[in-house]
Amino acid sequence: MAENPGKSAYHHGDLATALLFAVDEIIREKGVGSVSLREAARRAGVSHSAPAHHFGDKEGLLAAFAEQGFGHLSEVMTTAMAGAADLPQLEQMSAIGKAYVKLAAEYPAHFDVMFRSGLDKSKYPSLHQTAEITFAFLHERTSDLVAQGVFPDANPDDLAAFFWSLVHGLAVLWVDGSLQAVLGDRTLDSVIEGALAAPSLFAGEQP
Amino acid sequence: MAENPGKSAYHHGDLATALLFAVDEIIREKGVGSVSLREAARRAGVSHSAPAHHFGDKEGLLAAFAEQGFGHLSEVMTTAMAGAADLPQLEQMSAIGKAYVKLAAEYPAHFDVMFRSGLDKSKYPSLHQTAEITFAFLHERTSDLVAQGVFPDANPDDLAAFFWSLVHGLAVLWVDGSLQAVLGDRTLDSVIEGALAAPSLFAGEQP
DNA sequence: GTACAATATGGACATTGTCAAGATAGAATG
DNA sequence: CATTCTATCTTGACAATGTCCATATTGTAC
Repeated sequence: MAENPGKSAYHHGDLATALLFAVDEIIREKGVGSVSLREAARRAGVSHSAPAHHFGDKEGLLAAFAEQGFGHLSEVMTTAMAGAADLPQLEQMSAIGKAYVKLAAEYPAHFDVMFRSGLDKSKYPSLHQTAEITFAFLHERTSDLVAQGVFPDANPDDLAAFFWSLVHGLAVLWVDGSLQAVLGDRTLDSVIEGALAAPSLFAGEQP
Repeated sequence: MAENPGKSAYHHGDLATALLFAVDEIIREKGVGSVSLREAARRAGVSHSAPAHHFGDKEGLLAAFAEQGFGHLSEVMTTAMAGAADLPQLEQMSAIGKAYVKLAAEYPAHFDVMFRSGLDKSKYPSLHQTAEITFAFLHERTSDLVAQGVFPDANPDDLAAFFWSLVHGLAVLWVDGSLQAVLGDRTLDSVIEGALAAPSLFAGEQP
């Protein structure tokens, strides 16, 4: 490769990484449907069947890409929680939710493959586990809300389903462009704030 | 065709419908990634390039399939609202939300193509319009909640984003299997009820 | 009945995923 | 250093697909 003069031309050096980068490029340019092993190989400057040695087949490449995405997601949520450690519990949750939606908006390619590609996680143990860790993090946070008395009478599972669905729905509808179509020109921040604040409207209602 | 003795063999009679049905079959059997014009044509008993005359290209076929799905969605939400006309406003919303999630669970093939196929709606005016009608319905319902004094101080847009995201998130995470992975073996009904009831937990909180 | 539009066929071509066989480089071992 | 082993990459092949084109058949309007 021209950009890697120290290495030999035959062995790429870090083809796996280069292919994952190419996948990101392709999706951002032409959508997830246009991802192909051959195009990724082309962009990485290797032959059409080189990717097979690293990822098996096309689905394997996408699985690796998705796993990368779940790693990112876990990271940003953990960071967000740490950054809001001094705030009230509910605002910590809000910070985590914002991080979730913002990751989707910043890495739409990863988010698409993670949740919109019909990937069968059970076929990829490593991906499955990474995703589970991500999901478990959210579940633990809502369980904390109950355990620490913020919602003493709530079912932790229901709370997890509620919070996760809300945040995930915001993310996918935003990435899809559907929210913009209905709400007009609003910033993502403004939409997140508004939606996450909505439950407090119920403070005036009778349960 | 053998199953349509009255019609000529050359002209199918209702190929468009048959192709849409085939798409549904294929997605349920092998996932949205396995949809192909040729396979759909095969199932409809026509030549490989017959579908082009009805839908242009593959994307056009999926666009028509998605439009069918948005039609269904509008239908079930309208029906749900009518069926809950006598109940309090909030329970009407809940009924609409349930209909939304249940449609996704019952027609996962349509739901996938509607929201998980990366279809560019702006390229298909008819699809675009049908989707807009569906989304506008939800927006109007949340606006009603504000106008009729259920949440007098709320921003209707924020409320729409909140409700739609919650319901849509439930739908996609359920269809994806992610919710089941975290919550274990719960029925869809139970999960919906729990998640939709969660906002009332905030009744005890200070806004 | 004739002309025209809609519908369907068959062939062709480029692209893709995948497989098998072989080539090249790096690392380990002597 | 020479040898062997393994990981990495290339080349060639094949079937399947999307799409275009020319052609054939049917339904319809006049």
